Amino acid sequence: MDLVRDKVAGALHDALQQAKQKGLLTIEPFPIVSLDLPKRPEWGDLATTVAMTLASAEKRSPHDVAQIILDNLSSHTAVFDRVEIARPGFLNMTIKRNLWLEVLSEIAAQGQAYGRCDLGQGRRVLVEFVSANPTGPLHVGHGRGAAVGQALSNLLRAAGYDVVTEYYVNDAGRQMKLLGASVYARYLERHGRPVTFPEDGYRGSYIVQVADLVQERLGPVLLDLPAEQAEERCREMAAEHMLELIRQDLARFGVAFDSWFSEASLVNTGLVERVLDELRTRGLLFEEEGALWFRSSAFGDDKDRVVRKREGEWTYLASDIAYHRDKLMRRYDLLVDVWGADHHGYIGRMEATVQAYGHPKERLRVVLVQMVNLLRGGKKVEMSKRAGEFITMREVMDEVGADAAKFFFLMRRSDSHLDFDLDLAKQQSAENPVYYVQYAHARLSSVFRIAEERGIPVPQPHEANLDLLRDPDELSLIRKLSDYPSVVQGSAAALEPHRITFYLQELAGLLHTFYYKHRIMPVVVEDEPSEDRFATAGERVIKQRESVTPELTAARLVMMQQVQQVIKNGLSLLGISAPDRM
RNA sequence: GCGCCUGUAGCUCAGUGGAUAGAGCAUCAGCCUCCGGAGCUGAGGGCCACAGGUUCAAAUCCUGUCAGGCGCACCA
Repeated sequence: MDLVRDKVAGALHDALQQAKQKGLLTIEPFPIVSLDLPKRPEWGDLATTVAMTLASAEKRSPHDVAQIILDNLSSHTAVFDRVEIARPGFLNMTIKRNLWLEVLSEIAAQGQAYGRCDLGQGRRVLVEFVSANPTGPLHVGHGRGAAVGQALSNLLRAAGYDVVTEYYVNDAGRQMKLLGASVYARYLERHGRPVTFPEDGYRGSYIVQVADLVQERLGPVLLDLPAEQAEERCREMAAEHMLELIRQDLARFGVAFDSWFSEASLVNTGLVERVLDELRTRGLLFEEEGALWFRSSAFGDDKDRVVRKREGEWTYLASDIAYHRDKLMRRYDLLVDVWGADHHGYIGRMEATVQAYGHPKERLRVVLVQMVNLLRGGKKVEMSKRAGEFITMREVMDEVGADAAKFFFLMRRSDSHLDFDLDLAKQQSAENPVYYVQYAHARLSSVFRIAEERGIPVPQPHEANLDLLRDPDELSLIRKLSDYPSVVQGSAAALEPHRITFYLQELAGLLHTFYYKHRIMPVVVEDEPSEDRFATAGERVIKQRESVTPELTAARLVMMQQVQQVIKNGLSLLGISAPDRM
């Protein structure tokens, strides 16, 4: 919680406590005091609905309850300028300006740490994301998953969690076999051998490239091997190659993982069998029609699920159960899985798994990432995975850059469809929200550069007379800065990084408005216009003539430094750079 | 047929049970002798899909209906 909210909540808490002691209110149980930002300026800086929520239990009108709270609040003159009761029973509070100004010192003192909180209390959380099969290059959807996963990890870390990121590599099973077979087929084609391409094989052009690579490294030796062995060689080389490409793409995107976890390692070490034995001894597995089933319906899943097929092969679910069991054994307090939305049917299964091992289902939180529609020239770019025609993450990065891509991926709630306008993302103007926010940061860097050139010092908060900051535009900026820690906390708690993008756009907007209407440093040359040609231009006259004293410049520079700090902190949560020049 | 998600301004979307529902884009009307115009100001635009219910209070919670998306494999 932020500085101002903290004090206000404390004051309200005291008032309620006092009223209770005096027997004016029973207050049982003690309510959570909500603090909302009112929509209209005349409703003050903060509002609480606590009187209305208490009213029915107290058997009094909301207004009466509000009055009692107000009466017991009067001692807190250091916090409130004015507290008013509004219609049903809102308490509208106007906060002392001094308290708002303290926010600036707070930010200056905390710097990069401003916005962090202890929501997580050091609890260990594993964030698993991307986890794309190494059967091809990452596509746009994976890019969104990467952006969301990274932002979530940063957010949780800022909220006091001990975060580890992990990529689960699906390097076992049918898809990998198909990959090997597809590459082998292209390899044979290259040598003019007759082939029938595998029915569900991978048809992308990158498969041909892998086949070329195989040829380059091994030459024609595979032609003499039995098909099965040759395919396996192809599979190994292809998997290795693909994973390397994926790593490179992610690195260029600025996303690194603490850990890469191989599915094959689960199968090969026999962990899958051991883990399932554990379930069997607890009566959670049963055989039917020759297959082995997991009784997931006992834990709220729609139906039971097969873990071993009649032919004796493990299903994908089996290794996923083992994988999640392994994560739980690694003693994480919270598992966050970022999945493509088309996997949503899987949630019930995994929740059942977590519960089957004796954990509450809340220990697993699945964040679904919806599809991305790419738009170019206002038209949807068609993609077909089957034909191997899809826009890769690399292409998007090449076209718009990693920063813009991340910002766009994080502009919407992750579980809603995203229209990604490639033309807009490249555009360098106010219509492009990425530039809008980054520009605010660069603009301030420029201000500080010019201050330096002119020999104007940028003071520490205690060196400036912050009391000079009293313009409404200044106060709305400061209030916004003050709100930042609450936004971070809410965003982390809800696992919704898009809230940060919205916040940053709002903050940048306030900065740009302020910047246009006011001056930070005095005009260098005060040329008197010979005739007052701006006399009719309304607002502009104000700006032209706003005289800025050195003291006001100092105060505003302090404020601007904190604005810049918060923009930087926010962008860094999103994994986006905060440029000094653009 | 069953399940999950989504229906909010022309478009894309925010909106932690609270007051007269917001933003960006688009449209229209304006603004550069000035620290970066990559910017700013203003206007119009809404039966929050529909119908019930819970509540002092519903876009928000519940039920139903309609529409869209996605799942419903001994695929991954």
